[in-house]
Amino acid sequence: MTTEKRQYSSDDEDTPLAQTSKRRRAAQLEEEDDDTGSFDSDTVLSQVSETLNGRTPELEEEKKTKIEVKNEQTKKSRKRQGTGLKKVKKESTTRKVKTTRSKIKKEEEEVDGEDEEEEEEDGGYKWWEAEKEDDSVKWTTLKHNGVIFPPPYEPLPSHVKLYYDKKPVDLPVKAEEVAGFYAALLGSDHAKNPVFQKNFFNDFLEVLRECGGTTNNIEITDFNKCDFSKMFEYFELQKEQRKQLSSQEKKQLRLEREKLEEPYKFCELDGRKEQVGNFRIEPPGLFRGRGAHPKTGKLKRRVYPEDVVLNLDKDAPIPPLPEGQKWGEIRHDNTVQWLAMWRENISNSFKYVRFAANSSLNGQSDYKKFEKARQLKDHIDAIRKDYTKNLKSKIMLERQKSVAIYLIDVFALRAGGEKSEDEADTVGCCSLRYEHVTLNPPNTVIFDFLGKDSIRYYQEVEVDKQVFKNLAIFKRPPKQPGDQLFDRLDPSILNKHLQHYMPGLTAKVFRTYNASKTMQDQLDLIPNEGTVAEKLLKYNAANRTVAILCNHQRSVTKNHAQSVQKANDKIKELEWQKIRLKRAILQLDKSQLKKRPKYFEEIDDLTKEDEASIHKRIIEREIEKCHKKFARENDKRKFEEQDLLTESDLKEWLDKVEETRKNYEEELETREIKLKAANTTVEKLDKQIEKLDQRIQVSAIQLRDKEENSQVSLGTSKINYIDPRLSVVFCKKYGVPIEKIFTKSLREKFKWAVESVDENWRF
DNA sequence: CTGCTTACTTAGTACACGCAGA
DNA sequence: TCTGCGTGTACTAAGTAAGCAG
Repeated sequence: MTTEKRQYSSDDEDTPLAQTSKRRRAAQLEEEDDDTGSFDSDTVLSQVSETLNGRTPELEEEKKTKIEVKNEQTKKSRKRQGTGLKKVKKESTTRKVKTTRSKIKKEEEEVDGEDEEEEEEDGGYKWWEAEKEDDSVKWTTLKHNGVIFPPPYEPLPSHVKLYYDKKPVDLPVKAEEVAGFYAALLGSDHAKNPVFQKNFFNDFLEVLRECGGTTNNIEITDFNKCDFSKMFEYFELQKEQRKQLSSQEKKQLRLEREKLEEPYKFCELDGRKEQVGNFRIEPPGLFRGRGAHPKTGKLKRRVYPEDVVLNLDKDAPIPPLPEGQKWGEIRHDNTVQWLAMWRENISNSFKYVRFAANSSLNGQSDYKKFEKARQLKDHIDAIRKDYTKNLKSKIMLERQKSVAIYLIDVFALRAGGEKSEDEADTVGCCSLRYEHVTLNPPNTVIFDFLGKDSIRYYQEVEVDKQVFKNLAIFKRPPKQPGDQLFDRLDPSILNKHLQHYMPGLTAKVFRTYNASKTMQDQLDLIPNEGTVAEKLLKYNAANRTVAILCNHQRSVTKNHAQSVQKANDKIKELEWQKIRLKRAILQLDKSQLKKRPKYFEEIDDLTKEDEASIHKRIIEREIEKCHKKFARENDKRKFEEQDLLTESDLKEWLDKVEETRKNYEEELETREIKLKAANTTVEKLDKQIEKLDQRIQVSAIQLRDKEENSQVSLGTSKINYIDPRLSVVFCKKYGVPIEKIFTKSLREKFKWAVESVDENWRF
């Protein structure tokens, strides 16, 4: 089930250097390298090039690299972005006129609709056609019904207990709840993780202590003496029982739940109905940190109304609470987009209840994000030119900035902010350390580090020669494993630098820009031909390039291998059928072999063993089918009170299969095909073969797609990085229904794109 | 500046649900 | 009609970045 996708640090003892010692080291480096604030690049370069290339006179080397840098840079980005530079149309000026007009129309509609109840479910508010001014104020009125709290804990029946040292333990309810959190996870990877166990156990004991220990005088001190399996089994049983409910009962439960949730699902923003995203307060449980998170397994405590801050307008009614409970705080902050928040106890940060993805405010943010990325188009050349030039700056800081921007631009690395000791040790660009980058002359770099979510980033790539040299400089002694590569840099320095090129430009914009740009370029390569399915496949391939660029991974599903095997078997079987038909043709007409020798070449492709195993598989499947059919048929007959099929009926079917088996066996020896249809002709067989060929093709493509997608997650880039207008335009232009690309919720999230774009739009 | 707080965006996973194929 | 499995959605962790106080 699990893959090696997420990498834990292989050695628990190998903790990163303490922050302080890192800083000390950085300071030390500074003195040695750069006490005057600049350094002599020639000296540095000559040292490096000595180690790398041998001797080359300095000046010439400089010039040469300059040119190489340029070439390398353009080549690199072309390679990634598909084809080169397509000119991008300026946005048309008609837009403003159009929007003003529809704004007026909109206002009229609103007046009309005022006492008409709410308009259709979608509300029909097209913010993208309205003028928006100041965006620090997000709303003028905001009303909502608060949040749903998780149901209170229901104690276990008295026969379900934790066992300690083989003895049943009577736990206070609160402690039992915590024990249950762990018990529920018994089969999972978390439960096997020692850090998880330790953190859970500590918190469990603390809760136990708080409520006075066990009630039957058992002192719990050793995790390994705890046996949660009875609790686990009980949860499994409950799950099973829930599954067993009749569809009627399930429906009933669902309806009840929906009725309860209804008031929380929507809120009223500036008089319009909008959906709320996560209106449920997160239930208590054990923190499931990703990767080697030091706090994984800790108790995530229950949130009560008094922990929750509500945000609504001043006139909004305050959502009622049961007797004796009250909200932590009521706020009226219209510069933010959250409805409620609370502080979480694991890392002491905030959790927010926010609008749903399809809300107008989120839509506007999305729109702005992509427009900002599009704006980068106008600056990217200058930025690239600059960082290429500054790779040779005399100032260390400048070199680091240049290399960092290069990496962010070319390899779509994240900014990489500093992380504290009590988080998983993951890095991005600015936080890369010595050991994450391996240099192989002349200019190959191996990146190997854990990024966001502890997803491994592993790439062997060729980089610009000067980038390579600089990386070598950044790794020079006394730096050693554990030290920051970019010791003068952090995301805020980088972002401040980027703002000079374009207001609002930050490191993350490059990911959006390069993702969407790549998608545009890839889509441009797709010919407008073939079936919808074929076009879809190509769209997904384009999507995949982007996902790979962004290193979006997913774990391989537990039955992936099996399902690939199945698909392979299916293809083999189809091929066997094809060969068999070809043999049959030759049986009918030997002269065909001479007429089209190529066509018949493949008839010897299958080895006897292969063929035999295909036979075996088919026969096994047939036998199974017989049994299943028999059982099913009899169930039905029993129900209808008819005579049951007898064993001899079953035998009859099985005999038929047996006959086929014998035929196959004979075929294997004699290569004589016994076909069912007696009056077949070469033409008919040819037709069948053609059909088979098509099926094989389709299956093969699907299989390849499946394999290529098995570790790549397309969703993340589709949702966050690829300008949705690209997909909309693709659909319009290529006659692909949008439903094939955007699920219902994505269509709603990207409504602004779906409804506003014409087919000439370009990123 | 630096470090901390706050807000918002991006991310993979778990699991329910629905649909295709037997 | 049932089942298996793949997809879609809910969930929440883990990033980025802005802003502010000291």
